[in-house]
Amino acid sequence: MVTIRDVAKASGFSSTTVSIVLNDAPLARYIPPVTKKRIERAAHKLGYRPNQFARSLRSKRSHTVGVMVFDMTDPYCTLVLRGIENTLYQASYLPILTDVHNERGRFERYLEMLLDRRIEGLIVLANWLFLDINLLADLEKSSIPTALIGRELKGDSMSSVIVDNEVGGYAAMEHLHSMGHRKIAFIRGPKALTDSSPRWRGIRRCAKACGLDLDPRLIVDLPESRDPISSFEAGLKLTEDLIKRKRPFTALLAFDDMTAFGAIRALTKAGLGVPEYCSVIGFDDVAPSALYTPSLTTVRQPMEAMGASAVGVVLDGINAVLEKREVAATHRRVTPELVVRESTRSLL
Amino acid sequence: MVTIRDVAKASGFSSTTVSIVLNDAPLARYIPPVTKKRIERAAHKLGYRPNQFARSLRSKRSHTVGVMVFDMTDPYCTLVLRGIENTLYQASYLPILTDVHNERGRFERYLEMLLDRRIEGLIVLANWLFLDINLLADLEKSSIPTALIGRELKGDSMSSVIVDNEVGGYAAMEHLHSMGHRKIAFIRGPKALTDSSPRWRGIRRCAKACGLDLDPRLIVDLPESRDPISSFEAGLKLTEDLIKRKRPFTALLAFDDMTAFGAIRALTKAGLGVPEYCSVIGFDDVAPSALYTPSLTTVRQPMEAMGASAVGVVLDGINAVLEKREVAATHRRVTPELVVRESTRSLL
DNA sequence: ACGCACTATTCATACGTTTTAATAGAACAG
DNA sequence: CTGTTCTATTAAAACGTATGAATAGTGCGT
Repeated sequence: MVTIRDVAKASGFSSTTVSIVLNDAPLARYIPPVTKKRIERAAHKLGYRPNQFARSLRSKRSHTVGVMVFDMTDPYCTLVLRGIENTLYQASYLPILTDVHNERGRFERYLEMLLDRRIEGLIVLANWLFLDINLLADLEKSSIPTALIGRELKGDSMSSVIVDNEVGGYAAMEHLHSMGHRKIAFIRGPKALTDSSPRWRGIRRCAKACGLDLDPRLIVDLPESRDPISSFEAGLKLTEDLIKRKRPFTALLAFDDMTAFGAIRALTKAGLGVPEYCSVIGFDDVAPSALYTPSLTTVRQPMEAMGASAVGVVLDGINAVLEKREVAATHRRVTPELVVRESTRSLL
Repeated sequence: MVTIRDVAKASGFSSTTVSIVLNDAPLARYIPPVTKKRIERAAHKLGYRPNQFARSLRSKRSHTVGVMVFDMTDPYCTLVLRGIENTLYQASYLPILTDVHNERGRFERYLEMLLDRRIEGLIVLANWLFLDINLLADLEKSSIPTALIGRELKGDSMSSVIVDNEVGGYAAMEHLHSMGHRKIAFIRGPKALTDSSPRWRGIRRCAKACGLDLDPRLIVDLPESRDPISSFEAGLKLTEDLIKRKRPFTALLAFDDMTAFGAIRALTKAGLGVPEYCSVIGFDDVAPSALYTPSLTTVRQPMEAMGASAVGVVLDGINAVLEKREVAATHRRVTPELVVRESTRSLL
């Protein structure tokens, strides 16, 4: 391994000068171009690469951001991760990826490991998480800029980026109503998930605005569960139940895309083709939704942008820390977008 | 920040002794239990956490493994990543995740960054990659234990974990044949993808064993492309072409699941229900396959196991390096498994 | 009484940077 | 000609750890 001292020797200057030149430190303005050239040439010739360990030890910076996911297999993650990765890349940071598997112990262990590595920021993808309060306690005191995606926490210790669920719920409902659907079944999200209630609120608000009464016999709830697969299965099961009730409906509004997939399966099995006999709308626009047959009408969360946004917030936080500025947590709420595809059809 | 010296002071011993005790170094056998207790207590009381930068600088170890993906959005990645993450976790390593976006420049930049971080091992997820030769040149000389997933490279510089494509192709074909299908359409993989030819070989081998002639007018090829979405679209397009040929077929064997999804879309659009009028079989068993309607019969790559296996190989390599052993590259070939679901039906 | 092996602990150094403070000459103002 | 400022460079210290060599005491065999 070639060290800075080797470059110093080779160029005929001291390691101090080499460091100053190669990092373009403030003092570099006093160093004549010819010296710089010589040093740079020597460094290049030797193939010098600064030792990041030493550099980090000295500067206390890791240029690393921790990314904590609660369940990688959730297709929701993929695009968000892409957004995170891409934005970090532009800023020359590297992500350390951890998957908590929705287990408390794993969360704690990983958090320790990340803190030990002196991550400069942390991004938590808390989409499908039944987060309890104590969890954040550890995080609070770490004073590392942190952004939560998919969940908002009161207070100004942690930033967040979430989708406007109420607007999304409203949009989904409005879409169905505008296509003439009046008998609509609903699969609501589990209570413990923070997304559930605002989405439902949006739906109700829209219904009221349209003068539509929601039939309580067509409303069911997803059970509390911990993974996306079971969300599919629950969607399947609940839709079968709905069908059995013999209470006809022409459209079904599912809590999310996974649930919608389950619903489509159940409807198809029962001979109720989608969208001929029943329209289905989801929420999220995960990658498979576009590929499904029929392709799924849904409310898109701009996931890549949300990942990018979270990184932005965290990077700002990092800079604030570096400049010893205080900075309050940011809470961003992005607007979802209705994506009309094949799974809904107009009755008009 | 509390350092080892603070612990030394607090416990009344030297930092050397503290280090020895806390790391359970060889010399620790000469240190009486009472001393150990005192040191451990002091460390715990102060909340001492060793500085990883210093530790790494000294020991030249990072306890970090680089993971390089060529396209995160490929659903193939998800489970493999899960397997990688999980196995690394057990070994107390942390992954740095990089997504190359199938761009050469990005590959090079990321590789440099990873090497600068002194990753101890590297795992490359080269599933959907049109890998050129020069690429490995950089890697060769780095002498970092490396495992390729989804692609085999001759020589003993880089390990690999791949699925047995020929066996998989054979299994898919055999399944269709055993269900009575004789008129079978094929969408083959792009030539540049190393998976393509052995899969096709397996198919042909099976056909020959069954005494079945393949109709060249029912064989089409995926174009060379760089992402999974276009693979869906190509599947859709090519299947439409096949249908237009008015050359009836009762089953379609797709190169992979994405292609199969496209095919199902085309068939359904043409009024050829799957599996009533045409069976479809894919390859990979990506997550959405089980959720599709109809759920997709496919040849499963044990992706999680492959990720785990790659980590195993790399970890072995790391240990070999530590013990200055030479170790030849390992080439693992795992067996795929037929997963029968709803998209294929028997004609018998 | 001597040398040796074992136990218990510590000193001092090295890992490779970055930065502070210092040195010294040159230019320049008064 | 003195003092100040600017230019060009460097010596030395510090970041926090791990470890090889050193110290010193103890027990023991001969």
